[in-house]
Parts: sequence; C-alpha cells; structure tokens
Amino acid sequence: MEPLQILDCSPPLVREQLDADKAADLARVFKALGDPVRLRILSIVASHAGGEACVCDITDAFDLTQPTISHHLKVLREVGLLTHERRGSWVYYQLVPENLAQLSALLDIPATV
Amino acid sequence: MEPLQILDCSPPLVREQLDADKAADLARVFKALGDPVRLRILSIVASHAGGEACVCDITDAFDLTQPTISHHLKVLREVGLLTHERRGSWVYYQLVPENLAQLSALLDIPATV
DNA sequence: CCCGGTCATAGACATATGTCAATATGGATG
DNA sequence: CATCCATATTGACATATGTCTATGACCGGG
Repeated sequence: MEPLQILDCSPPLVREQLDADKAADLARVFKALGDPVRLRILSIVASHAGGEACVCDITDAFDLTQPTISHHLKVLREVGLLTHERRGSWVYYQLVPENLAQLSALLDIPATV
Repeated sequence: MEPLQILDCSPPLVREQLDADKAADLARVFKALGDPVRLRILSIVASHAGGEACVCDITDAFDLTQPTISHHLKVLREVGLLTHERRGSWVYYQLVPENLAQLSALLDIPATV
C-alpha cells in the first residue's frame, strides 16, 4: 500500500464536490487520525525536541505493548502523516507537515457559504 | 451520546501534549471523518445552495439505502459536524463551521518546529 | 561471532463498524 | 381518520480494527 500523494491540490470541502476516489483516499487519512493513541503519537512527535521522537520515547508514553505502538506507527506512515529514519539502533519518526496542512486546508470552511 | 464541545480551545497538536481524554474526544470526530461516504456527505452539504441539503438530496447521490445514509448522518451529528432542522416533511442538514475550523486549526502545523 | 537491545511482522481474537431488510415515526393531504 | 411520503430506528451479519503473544530482523559492542 503506497503512501498517499492525493492530498495535493484538494480544494476545500465546499468549493467542489468530492468525487468517490478522492473521498476514499482522504477517508484513509482521517481514519488514521480517528484513534486516540495515534493522535497522541502525533502530538508526542510534534512536541518533541527537534520535531522527532524515537519509538522508545513513544512506547514509554503508553500502557501498550511495543508491537501495538509499532502497528499504529505503521498506520500513520502508510497514510503519509509520519516518516521515519533509522539512526543506529533507533528509529526516529517525524511529522509530514505538508500533508497535515493539506488536511487543515480541506477543513477550513469559509464562515459564510 | 452528547455532541462534543471539547473541540473548543484545543491548541495545535504541536504546542502542548494531547492528554488521553482530549485525544479520545478528538478521535471520535476524526473517526467520523474517516469514511468516504461521510466525507462526501459533508461535501454535498457544504457545496449545496444555501449551505444546507435535505436527506433526499444526499440519498440520491449514493448507491446506498436510505437507512444507511441516515446512519451516517447520525454519526456526523453526534460528533457535532452537522446539525439538522425539520421543515415540513423534509429534514435539512447544515455544517457546523466552528467545529470544522477547530479541527482545521488543530492540524495547522507550523512549517518548522 | 555471538548477544542484548530496538523495532517490525505474523497470527489470533474480541470488539467495532458499515451495510441491508424490515419496521416505526411523524408530518402533510385528501 | 386514512394514507402517502420522508426520515429514523432496530436487528442481523460480514468485514475491519485494536490489542496481545510469539517471533523475526537489524544494529552495535564485547
């Protein structure tokens, strides 16, 4: 399953109707955000020094097993919200701000339609 | 299940760590967005004349049964993304732009951390 | 080269979710 | 009141999802 690039050039929800294909791609991303653990993971990565956190940092923040965290990280990677990089024994995760910004733009509804 | 007001005053993901309670509430909203049909429903409502659409308009746009659409509308109502109003025989749905804006703000990550 | 530490993958299982058919509700109209 | 239309609710069912245990893969240090 390849990461999504579909987020590019998505107009705000209002301007033009979402076709079924775009809706399916976007839904995958929002579904990834639709879990409290994954939201907290994003928050941890975002607020961590240097804009990155290693898996061990993240795992320590939860009462969940390491494979469970690994699973959530994979979900966030697959939809393009996180990237990762190995340095020595550790794997560091970072946000992909462009893709978050695309989602933000999509939900940015003009006050009056 | 009461609609969420928790979206108020959520700081961007970066600034402060999401605690478990906030994460759970936010996850409910993103989970509601994590379905292609519901995304298209929002798009239909948003782009419809007057900023509202009746259930019949929405149902016509899909190859799904009316109860299924009704179910999705309920999900979107329960997380505070849609409101509805009965006028005569028809029920009209509208966006709740404030809550969409809150989500948008949450995902609006500063380019450099 | 083996070993300990870090992370990922595989498989199993209980629960959540999307869909449908059937039915209920509630307003409008004759 | 009887009936039709628009919408909601219920219950059933197949699939998706989150979690765990067990195990594999990869790296660095003795």
